[in-house]
Amino acid sequence: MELLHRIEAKWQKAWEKAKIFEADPNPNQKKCFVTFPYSYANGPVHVGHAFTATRVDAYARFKRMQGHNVLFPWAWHWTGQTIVGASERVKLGDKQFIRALREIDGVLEEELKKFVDPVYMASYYTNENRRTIHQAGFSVDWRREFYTTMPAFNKFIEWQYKRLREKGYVIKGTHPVVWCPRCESPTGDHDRQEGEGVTPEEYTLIKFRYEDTYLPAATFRPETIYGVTNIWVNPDANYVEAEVDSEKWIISETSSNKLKEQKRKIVIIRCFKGKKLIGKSVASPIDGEPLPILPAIFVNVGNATGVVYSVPAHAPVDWLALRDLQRYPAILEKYSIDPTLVKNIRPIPMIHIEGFGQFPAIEVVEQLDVKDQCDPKVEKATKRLYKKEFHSGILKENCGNYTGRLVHDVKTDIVNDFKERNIADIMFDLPQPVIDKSLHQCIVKVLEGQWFIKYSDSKWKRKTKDALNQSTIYPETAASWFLSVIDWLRDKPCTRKSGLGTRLPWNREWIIETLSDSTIYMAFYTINKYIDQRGIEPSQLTPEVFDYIFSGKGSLRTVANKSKISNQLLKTMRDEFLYWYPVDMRNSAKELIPNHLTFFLFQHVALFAAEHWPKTIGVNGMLTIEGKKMGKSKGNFVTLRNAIEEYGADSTRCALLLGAEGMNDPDWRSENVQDVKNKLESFYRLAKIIINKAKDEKTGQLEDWLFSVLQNRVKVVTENMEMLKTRTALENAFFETWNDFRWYTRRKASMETSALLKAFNIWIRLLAPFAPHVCEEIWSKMNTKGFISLAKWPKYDRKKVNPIAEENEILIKSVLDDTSNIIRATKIKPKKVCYFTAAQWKWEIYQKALKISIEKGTVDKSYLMAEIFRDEKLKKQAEKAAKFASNIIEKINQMGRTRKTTLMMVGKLDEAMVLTNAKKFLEQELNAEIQIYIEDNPHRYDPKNRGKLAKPFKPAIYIE
RNA sequence: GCGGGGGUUUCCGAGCCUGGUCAAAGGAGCAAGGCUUAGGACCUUGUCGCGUAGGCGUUCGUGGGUUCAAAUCCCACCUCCCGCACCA
Repeated sequence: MELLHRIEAKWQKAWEKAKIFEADPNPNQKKCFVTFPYSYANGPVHVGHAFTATRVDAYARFKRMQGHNVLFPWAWHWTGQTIVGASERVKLGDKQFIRALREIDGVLEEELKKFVDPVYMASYYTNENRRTIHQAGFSVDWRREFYTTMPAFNKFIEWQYKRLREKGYVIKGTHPVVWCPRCESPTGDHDRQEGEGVTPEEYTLIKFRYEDTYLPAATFRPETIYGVTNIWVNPDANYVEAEVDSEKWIISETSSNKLKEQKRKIVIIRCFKGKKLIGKSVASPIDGEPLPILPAIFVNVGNATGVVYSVPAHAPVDWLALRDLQRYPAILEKYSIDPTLVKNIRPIPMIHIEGFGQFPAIEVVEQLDVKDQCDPKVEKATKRLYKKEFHSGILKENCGNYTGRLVHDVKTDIVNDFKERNIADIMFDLPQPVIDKSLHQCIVKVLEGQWFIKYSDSKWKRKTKDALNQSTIYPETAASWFLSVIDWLRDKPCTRKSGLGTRLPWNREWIIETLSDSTIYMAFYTINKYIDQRGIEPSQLTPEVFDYIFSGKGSLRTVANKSKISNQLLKTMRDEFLYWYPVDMRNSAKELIPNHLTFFLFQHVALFAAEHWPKTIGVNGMLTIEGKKMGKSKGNFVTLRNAIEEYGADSTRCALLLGAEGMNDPDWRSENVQDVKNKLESFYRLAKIIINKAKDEKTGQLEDWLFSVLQNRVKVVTENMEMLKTRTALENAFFETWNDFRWYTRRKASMETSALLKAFNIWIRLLAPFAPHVCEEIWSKMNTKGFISLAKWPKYDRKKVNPIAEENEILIKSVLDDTSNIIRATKIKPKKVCYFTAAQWKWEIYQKALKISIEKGTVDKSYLMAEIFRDEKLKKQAEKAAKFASNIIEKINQMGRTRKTTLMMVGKLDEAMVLTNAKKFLEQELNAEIQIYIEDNPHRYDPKNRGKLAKPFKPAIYIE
């Protein structure tokens, strides 16, 4: 343990001293700008952050070694309510919370006292976390560090919002929220006792004229108005006649209270029971036809207006309620309604769906055997039918302008048209009750004066899709997620009244909210170094300055004069921005796709030229701890600091990266991390042996093999790193390559060759992005110059690829495998093992078969035989040839194309020689005498006549 | 409900897009042997079943289908996880 920690501290210091991660523009070098979403300064960075950040760092280091000028900056997010809330909990003495701070975060008592100041708390964690990030070995250029409530950053955000507003992307509007009328505040998901996940739903109200008033019937399915037969109200509930804005409505009493919070002016005229309405009739807004108002107990006045219209052909509950009245006319007598009126009501079909007749609602009711309107099965019936009708229903010929269209296409059109014609309105309500933590019933309130980012803007969406298309997304499957988020996104409230952050420049009572002030800050990294070093005052950072730097607007001289920033400095900042931008790679966990990452795209599209839009976005899964979701309150939380202290930075980094890639969720298991640590330590020991013992200069086939397979490792690691497949890359760089080294030393029976050291020089560089400290330490012992962090990334060298050498080793491995398989099956203790390699004529047939198979896809026997007969020599032994041919055809046909081509390229292997060269090795492995013959050697030792079984790449074996 | 990602051999986890080299990489665990004879060190071998000759049989959520050939392609179903807004 001590060892790895010592090494890590040593190299972290050395890197810092040499400033090797400080990146400045260099026009002669290709740049690579990588970023990680800054973390909130409300707690310690944990291993989940570290997973994402390690991916970024490994990529940064990889690119740096490839010769790119890599910038990896870091910053801290202070914005928002969270830190303030945390600080308040300390102030209030929240025991559980404070305990977590002490025990998990390791905050000392004297510090804890100062946490009553949120700013102190944020700076505490910023300082702590900065140290941790250093200890993780992330290759960060710290000169560009900032936090989001810094005055200079405030200026940047002010510029951003000013410009967004000018472009029409920031608008003032109203917004429905779940609201507690007693607390007079929005009730977020976390503040709820009941109703988690419930959000306001928008109902369409269809207004039916009744005398000089309207009955606004609430529905989610306004298209069904073409099938309306009557109106339902609850006879026993309370209704009111009220003046709503400039109209008179009849609605439930509860809904009149709700509407007051939805920007409506309500004046109650009179109250009455629902039964007063029963038997009256309203006029259909479509054709003015009279429709009776009938009683239905399923009508819930707690829901929307408490008035619904009836579509018995398509709504099971409507059909059931109607059927109930038809079956039990006694109910009607109470309201003195003529039963024949109800008897005569016929459902009106208006939606066609495949597999159903005229009256789908009736069919569904019968299928499910729903008893009456109070049967719980009503819900199931409704859901089933609604889903079908919504997705595949087509409006019939009685649906006016909308005839022939799909329900799910036509819905919004209908609502808009009806609103325009003043026959529809809207109302918000909660589909399920929401109770807050203080046990108050919540309602929907439409907030006014809120500022929104207009992510609903269709032109903006389209442009953002362009940005998505011109960028690369890893893994590819995430792209479709982005696409659906872009489509789905609506206007986003971007301001709050409380918390830390930047004030809205034109309306200073509002603070720009967290997800809205962190969309383009990567641009700020490019210039912050100068603001810091050259002492630029925040007041000098006028919008014109940012315009000049980021968009090249205005003349240098004017902007410089006005801001009192020197021409030269301003120009340098502009150049630095132009050098680093766009962001080449931004990586985050997948949970940020539906918000941050998509906002990041939107905002770049809005504020930057297309050449500055993000190049690559990487996404990864979310870390779990020992199989469970990470959470401080659950005590299931591992800070990065603790992980590093226990296992070391390199082990932590490697264990994280080996956990998963793509969108899979990695799991942090202490057992695994410990294991990786052990592996790294033995890697270090192995390295020392290789370095110290290298002397034997002789090389041969085996060395050719080693360098040949290493080329493949280089290729695979490089390709996977390019695609951010960090797990595959590390797995190859570490384990697979290690296995190559094992085979080599086993075959060679020695670790003392200089070829091994030469090969190791490649290996260590492949591993450096992942375990930089250990690699740096080993590198320094290797008679090399400079840091491995800056060493050249190994290059795939085609010339070193040697298929014959590789095939030789495959032969030896497979001969060894076959032999031990026989030994296992027969339980012989071998004294003597004889190998018989295939005769020349077999090779000739084999080659012919291969060739045909490559050319035609498959070989068949007759074709192959025809080829064989063309050859005089083979013709003479046609019988043997035919037998052999049928023997190999199946196997060859089963081979993949690449394998076939490789074998073709390799041609005839001198197997006898290969085996003879490896004789000593085989003898040692099998602990037996080895003899090698060509199968037709008349002097061979072959008592059971096995020799004739020999095939190319598969010598025959005799064991005794 | 909408959207996204999964279900592989004891476990973790590749492979699936581009069907054959797949009884299926790699790691872990377990077992045996070696080395050392102290080690959470190292090296070999085995780890679905059967097998006295390198083989055979049965596997990749379930059920169908396409194909000479399917973990991989198509259809249906079952099932698990994640996100859904003003909250970071």
